[in-house]
Amino acid sequence: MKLIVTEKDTAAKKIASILGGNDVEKDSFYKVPIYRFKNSLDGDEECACIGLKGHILQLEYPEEYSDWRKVEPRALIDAELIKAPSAKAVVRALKKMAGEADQIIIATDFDREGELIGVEALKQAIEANPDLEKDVLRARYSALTKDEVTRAFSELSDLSYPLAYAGEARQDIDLIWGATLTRFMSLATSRLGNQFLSVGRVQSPTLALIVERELERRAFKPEPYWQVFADLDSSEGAFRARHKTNRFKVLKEADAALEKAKAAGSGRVTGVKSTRKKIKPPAPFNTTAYTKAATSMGLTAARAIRLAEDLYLGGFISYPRTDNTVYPKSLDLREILTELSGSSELGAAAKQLLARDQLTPTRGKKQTTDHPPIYPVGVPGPGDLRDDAHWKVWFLVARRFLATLGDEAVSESNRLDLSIGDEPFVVSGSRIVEEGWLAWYPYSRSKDDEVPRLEEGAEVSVVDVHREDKETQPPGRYGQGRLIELMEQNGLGTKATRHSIIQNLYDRGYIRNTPIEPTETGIAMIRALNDYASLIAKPEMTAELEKEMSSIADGDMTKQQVVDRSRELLHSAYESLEDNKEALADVIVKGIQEDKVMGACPNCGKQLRVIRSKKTKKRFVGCEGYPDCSTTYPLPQRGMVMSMGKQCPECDTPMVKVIVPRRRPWRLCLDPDCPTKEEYKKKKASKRKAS
DNA sequence: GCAAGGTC
Repeated sequence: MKLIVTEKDTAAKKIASILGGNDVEKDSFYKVPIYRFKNSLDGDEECACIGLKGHILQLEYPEEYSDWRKVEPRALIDAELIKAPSAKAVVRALKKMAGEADQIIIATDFDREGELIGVEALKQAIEANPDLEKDVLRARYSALTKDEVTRAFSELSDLSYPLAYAGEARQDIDLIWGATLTRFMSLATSRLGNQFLSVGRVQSPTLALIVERELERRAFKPEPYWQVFADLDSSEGAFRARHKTNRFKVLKEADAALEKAKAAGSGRVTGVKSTRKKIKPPAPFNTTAYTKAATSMGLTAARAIRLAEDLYLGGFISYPRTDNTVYPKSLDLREILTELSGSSELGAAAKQLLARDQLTPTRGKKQTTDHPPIYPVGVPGPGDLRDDAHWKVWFLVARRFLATLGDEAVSESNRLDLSIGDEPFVVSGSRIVEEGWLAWYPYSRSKDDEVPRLEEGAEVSVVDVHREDKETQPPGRYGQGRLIELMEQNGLGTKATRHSIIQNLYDRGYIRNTPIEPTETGIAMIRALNDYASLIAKPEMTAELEKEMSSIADGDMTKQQVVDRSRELLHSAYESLEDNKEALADVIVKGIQEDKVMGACPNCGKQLRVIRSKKTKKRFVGCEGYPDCSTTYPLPQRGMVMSMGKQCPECDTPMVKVIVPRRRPWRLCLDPDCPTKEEYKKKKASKRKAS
């Protein structure tokens, strides 16, 4: 029997159905599905296909390093690392199947982690059946289409151990740096237990991006400027024009222009300009582009990913974790359109495209072998999707697919130049004159703004001229979609992990709110790392690691060399941290203290802080004016409490946010007797009665 | 109780 191992169950199922046709028998061991079939392309050879759950082993330190207090973090740098089974049922099922097999075909994803997952699985299989070592093959496919899978299985090759070892180097380096520095920081600041302060190759530079932006905002000095607008009337109706000097830096000049225009009473058009511009249809969706589009519709990144996963598992969209922005040749675009033509909303568009002799999809800049870009694979029926959010996301993916096959749109920019009392004014706007792909993909479309169709020399009368007083704005905070895009540009994280890295920063109390702002703890952590171990807080560490991984994959370096060199770098970073332990702990502890300030005391105006009672060990909010002011408020005892920086509109006490892992975060004001809590109290009381 | 990478 030939054993085929894929990275996930859906791939196993699909491959079995492609190679086995209608005679696939479903079996299972330890609740892990197995697909048995006879491969008609291969002399009716008996095959079994098993799907893993991604990595099935977990890298860890041996038992004797587990007590944080007893082990000096430095010792983790050169400690031995072990790999233990993490997906135990899968490992058991795999071993069981390996016992029956005489050949093994590794058919995990066609990327670096896929190679590593394959090698990990192979090792487990060989443990169960040493004879298998003699007959190992690798199938590499970049789409789960019939053509591509049959091609891959007719051109089986060998596993690339160097590529897998490159992945192992990454695993080792991530754990060594992460564990050593996380423990060092946590111990230095006495943040043990579930309050530990984490540090990592991806999370720390990501946090640094957020902190840098916040510090720019804090350093920003707003400058006043003034704009002058004229409300005008004409033969084409009323409209508003703006003074050609968009921003007056000197108030007097703005007022002088305003007075002149006002006094004039009328003006005339001095120029009319119209230009046309083509707007190219967008590239196919990869995970980053999808996430950015979905977050701009108001979803959080984690939710957007979750929704896409649901649709994928439901059979409505293709695999959502991909870097690729170029449809592979084996992807049958017409077949997808035929499927879409069954949709009541999009069917017409799909049929329109099907009627064409040739389809020319757009191509993005990234072309990879992992998976195709994200496209719709099925049209959900009325009751198929759980809620509106799922529908929104399915339409986004389906419309994007149509858009990538659509025609260019054309926009027209119009501009009127006016002279009012010798002062130059302008009106400008643009509108879509040929919809092209925009008809199917309305998300990025900006509203048409019409410019009155006046001709040069036309008279306008002045209804009113006014001034608006404004200030230059600091650079904006990042939204989650923008941050994911920045992470990709900086090489931080992967398509499958970026959203969870951001979620981690929230859960650890390093960042809050959306758009994202760092907490004082987060800012302090980056300050400390920048000062004493700057490598870990910069994207360059990842860039360097990528280069070295390529060297390992190409056979120019060994994993041992790369990991050892990284260990040396960490030793020197560790020295610097150890030498400055007190100063650095001071910075971070100050940040943590600042995050404990929940706002101003409504009774005396001093700061309210989260305090832990020495007697009862319980936490509460108390006034720093104690004992002069004895204001206190109770707090939930579990989860993280954060200031929201505002007061309750009802009771005027500060509002806080409580974040408990695996629960939806909630907001509340400090006053337990606030009228906003009546409802909640009633519910609780009736629940108590019921039980 | 550490990371980041897979996948559910």
